[in-house]
Amino acid sequence: MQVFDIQITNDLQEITMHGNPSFPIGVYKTLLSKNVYGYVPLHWHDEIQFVLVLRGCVSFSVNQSIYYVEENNGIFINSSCLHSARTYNAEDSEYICFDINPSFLAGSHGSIICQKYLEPFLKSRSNAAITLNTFIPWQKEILNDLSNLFEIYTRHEFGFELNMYSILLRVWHSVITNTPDYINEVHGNTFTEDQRIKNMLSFIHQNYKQKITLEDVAKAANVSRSECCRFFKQMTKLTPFEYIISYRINQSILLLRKSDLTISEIADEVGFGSVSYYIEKFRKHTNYTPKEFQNYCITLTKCID
DNA sequence: TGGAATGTTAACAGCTGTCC
DNA sequence: GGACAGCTGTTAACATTCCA
Repeated sequence: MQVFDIQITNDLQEITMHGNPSFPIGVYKTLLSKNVYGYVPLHWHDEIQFVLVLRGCVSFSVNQSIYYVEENNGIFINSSCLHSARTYNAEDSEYICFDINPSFLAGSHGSIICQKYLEPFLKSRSNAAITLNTFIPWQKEILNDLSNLFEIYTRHEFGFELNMYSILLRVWHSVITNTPDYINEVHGNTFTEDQRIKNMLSFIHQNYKQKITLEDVAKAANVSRSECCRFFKQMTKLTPFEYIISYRINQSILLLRKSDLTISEIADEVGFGSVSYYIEKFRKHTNYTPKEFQNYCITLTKCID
């Protein structure tokens, strides 16, 4: 299943249900160019995520760090970690992705599996992400397992859920036994950092239609203006205003595709003070003017019809 | 007490509104 | 659409506070 767009709340939590309550695993094959933005925007979810890159090179941003994952390699992304994915070079990239609700691995709530082998790891921010490389034996095994999981899921033969469950338990055992230094730092400062960046992003997402000052964003996280810039860039690799502009342009792309509003109405709707500034920034981000992009979308819709 | 985190300040760059 | 002035954001250097 290709993901074209992900639905997220104001604090960037993805609200998509992965799988269903009785089998809470989402399995996706993603071609990055087919996403509505051309990349997977910043978001987080409670599910843990395993990715196997099939083609190209993908740069994953997870919390403060960037990970470049090449063809046949992969990455594990921990529960509740902010992440995004972009193709690294001009070449398009494709990967398969497993979003797994931790409760599926935990069994009953309060079980020894949950208490000893799952929750401490999920709360551990030193393991926000683990790259999986073919030249490390235990990681190569996981990559092979991910490939098998995709095959099993695609075939949907009788008993495939049991088969996937047993493989996932083996994968999880391999992950936790090869990263043993997480237990003691469960309640570190990074929890505060997570909350702080979520407050900033939530404020931006709730107020992007209006004028936002750096002072406002800083206040949302109870820090000074300069600390706001420093911290925001550390977490997202963007300055607050680079992020705000990027977010406004992404929102305007949705309006250009789905509404009959004029360019000046859309500029106003997403919080740009002037149309000329909106056009300038849009062109810088997409190499198109908003009008060219809108016409392109109309042509594309007619072709599909 | 020293290192890390955070605040203050100032210089510079970029944004925005206004006028033509 | 271009020029311009005022405002705001970014960043670096240094100061202060916090905490192990």
